[in-house]
Amino acid sequence: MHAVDREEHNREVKRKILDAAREVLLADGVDGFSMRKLGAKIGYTATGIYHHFADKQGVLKALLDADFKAFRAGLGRIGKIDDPIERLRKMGIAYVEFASAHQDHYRLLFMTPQLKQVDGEITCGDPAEDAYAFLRETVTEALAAGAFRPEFKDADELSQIIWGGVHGLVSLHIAKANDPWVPWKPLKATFRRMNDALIRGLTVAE
Amino acid sequence: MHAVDREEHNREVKRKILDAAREVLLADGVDGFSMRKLGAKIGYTATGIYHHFADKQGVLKALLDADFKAFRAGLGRIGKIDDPIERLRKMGIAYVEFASAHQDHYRLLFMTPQLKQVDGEITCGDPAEDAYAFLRETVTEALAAGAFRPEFKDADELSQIIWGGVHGLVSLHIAKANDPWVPWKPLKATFRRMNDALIRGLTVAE
DNA sequence: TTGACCAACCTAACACTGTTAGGTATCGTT
DNA sequence: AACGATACCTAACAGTGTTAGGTTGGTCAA
Repeated sequence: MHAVDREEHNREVKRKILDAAREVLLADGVDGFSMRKLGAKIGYTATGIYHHFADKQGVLKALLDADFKAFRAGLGRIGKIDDPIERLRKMGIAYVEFASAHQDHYRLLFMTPQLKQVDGEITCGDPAEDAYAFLRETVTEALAAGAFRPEFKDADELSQIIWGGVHGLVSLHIAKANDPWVPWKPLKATFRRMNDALIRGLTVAE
Repeated sequence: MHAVDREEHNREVKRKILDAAREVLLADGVDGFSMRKLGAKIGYTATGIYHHFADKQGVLKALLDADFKAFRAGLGRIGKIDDPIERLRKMGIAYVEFASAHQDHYRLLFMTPQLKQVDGEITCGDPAEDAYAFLRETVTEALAAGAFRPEFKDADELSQIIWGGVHGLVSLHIAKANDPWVPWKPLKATFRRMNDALIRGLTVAE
């Protein structure tokens, strides 16, 4: 009977840890994120956290999973658009919007190697993996509709080209935002024009 | 008279440090790079290095500058191609080749925020800055030749779109190379097709 | 030649980091 | 009421970048 209370409590603590982690990440950035700081934020020592998460990467992975899942859900809403090419265009824009709103999340997710799998949890599928699958699915649909130029036949190749295009501008902005020697144009506007250009170059003129 | 010997010696030591740094970086990656390890490689303690470089970032910046300068020189050789659009295409390919040959360098240069300026040295201009300027220059030339679609008028915007496209695929490959859930297509081939598509989307059909 | 200086290194230490071993107290169950 | 697990703790290890302060030896002016 009261065993459920304990489970309840653990869920609550886990949630509190993730909330604190989000705060620390936002306040101190990826590099300033430490287990001791995280623990202090909820009145724990650093080691206390290890009872709820395997290690530092486990915490971060869980946080990223949770938050990226929201983005993935947002992508789903786009799924209603009929024209797959138009859907791709909108997906790109949503992607950029998510990335620039959660720069530290994005940096950890897509600009840092070796954020290894956390296999303890239920994990219910990596949301990033799922997002790639969603992109690939849309590409496949567009492929079937004959929307792409005839030299493009491979869904993975196309997906990676499109993903690469989106990711490039975003990650450069995140990494090099403060470099004085590049006069950055507004990210979203620039991306929209790049997106259009890339899609135009991939598809057949109608 | 002997003062030059000392200068000579310091230059020599500095060179040895950078050589060792290159080795450590290649062997242990960015994360495994430590001052103590670097010192040990040339029979110094970690602190000994601080007599030749301001701090860890200073060492890395100097190493990156030196090695990236070679790439920049390679870009210069491309400068001979007459058609600016064709030159852009070749520059992209050279960029990808450099990046995939020096992944750790690339990661530090373009995927890591805040590799702050080292202002002590002669620095003779950031080679990365110079590379961007070189790209911009070529774009300006193509712009003047009327090669781009009429809606593209801004050299910085165009430069950033092109740079973003190149950088995207490369950096995704570096960051997510070992992710099992994305069946990576060969980088160089995929890039070539993306490059073509993007250029096609940016330029007027001839 | 001697005295002073200064460059180039060193050791020791500080304040951090992630992580583990092992102790303690509280709580649910029997 | 006694047991045992759970949820936390303290202490410690091995590592990090960096600084303060010492030591040694070569350079240079008197």
